[in-house]
Amino acid sequence: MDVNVSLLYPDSMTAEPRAGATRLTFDPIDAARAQWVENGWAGAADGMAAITSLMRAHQIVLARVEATLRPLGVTFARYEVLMLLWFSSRGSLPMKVIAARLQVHPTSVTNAVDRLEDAGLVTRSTHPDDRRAVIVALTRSGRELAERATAALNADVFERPDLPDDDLRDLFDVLSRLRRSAGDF
Amino acid sequence: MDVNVSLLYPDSMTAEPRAGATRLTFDPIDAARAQWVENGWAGAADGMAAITSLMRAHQIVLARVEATLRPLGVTFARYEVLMLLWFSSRGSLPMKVIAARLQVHPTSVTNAVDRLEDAGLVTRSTHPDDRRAVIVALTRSGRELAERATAALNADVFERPDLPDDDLRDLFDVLSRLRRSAGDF
DNA sequence: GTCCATTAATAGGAAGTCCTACTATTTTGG
DNA sequence: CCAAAATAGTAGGACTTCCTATTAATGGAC
Repeated sequence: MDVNVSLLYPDSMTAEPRAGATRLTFDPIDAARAQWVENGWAGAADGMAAITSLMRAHQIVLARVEATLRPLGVTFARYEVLMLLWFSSRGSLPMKVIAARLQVHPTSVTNAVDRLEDAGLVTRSTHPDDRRAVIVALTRSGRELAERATAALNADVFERPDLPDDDLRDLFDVLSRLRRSAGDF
Repeated sequence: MDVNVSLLYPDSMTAEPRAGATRLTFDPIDAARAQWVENGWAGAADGMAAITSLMRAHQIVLARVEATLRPLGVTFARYEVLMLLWFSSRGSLPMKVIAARLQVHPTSVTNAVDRLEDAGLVTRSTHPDDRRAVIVALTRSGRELAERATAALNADVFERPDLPDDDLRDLFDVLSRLRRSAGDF
């Protein structure tokens, strides 16, 4: 999952990342920040640290989300498509709209819909007014899975993000400003 | 690139995501949050909104980083390996250490090092004391590229993250707490 | 009213992530 | 001391993302 990573991680040569055997007593990204300053890049240090943190946090959160969805047989990318359809009034949307709303490349939607279709969770049909367009519709089984997956995600991830409520709100607000200045909305 | 995405994006059927032709006047993630509340998932709404924002912000930032690195012929994943070696005193590290510091799967390191080696930016050699281990070392050309890439990233991304300094610091702090409670350090 | 430009979707390919399985060493335990 | 367990790295596969190019259909310009 477009998961990328951080910069300059654990400092101890024996760190066991996933097992967590060795607990670090400092923040490795903070250490990287210090190295940035030492090398005369002080003006970029805060930006580097923030962006590196973003990369790493994304990796952590995405891993939790995928772990929750795995038993249900979907990935996050496909779950997003299901939820988009679930929220639409008719339970169906053109490919193009899915790509626009998820902000991904059209080919990524083709890929996801291929797999959802193979799994019987959605169907494809030609748009009646524009024969170039393809309408993707949720099947009954797709609707059920969307609901079960949402229940699982809410319970295991969204309701317990391991962050105080204030932080949650702050995170959303700060990222909201970042997205806005990137022209995201 | 490894970019994942947000949930329930633009609302206008004709939104042109990347071209930015149609500017939205509201935050689509905020709209998704409202739908979460409407469906009785109020307890998960803030978590969903924060995590979805994180996914989307990651996608935006990673795209900027990759765009900056592309002219230099490296990806962010490979750049991270180069910088790790650059910061090490000898300019070389075992594969295992690289994986631990970048918090990625060993096979991801194999993949990245394969490509760096093909490009003449690093070399592989057997560890003298442990013939299972492989030492990756920066070449002169790898060192030069690491420096040019860092200069480019600092100038084009890290020094101008399109966020006020306070936000930058807040973002780092909040994500720091998130990472800590996830057992990241 | 036809011809051309635009648009919707897909095909194929590169690159990243992870996982499981496998090989080759090193270390440990009886 | 030698067999069994642990470790380092790689191979192959699944999945996602993006890119470029192609096909089919729509719509605008003259």
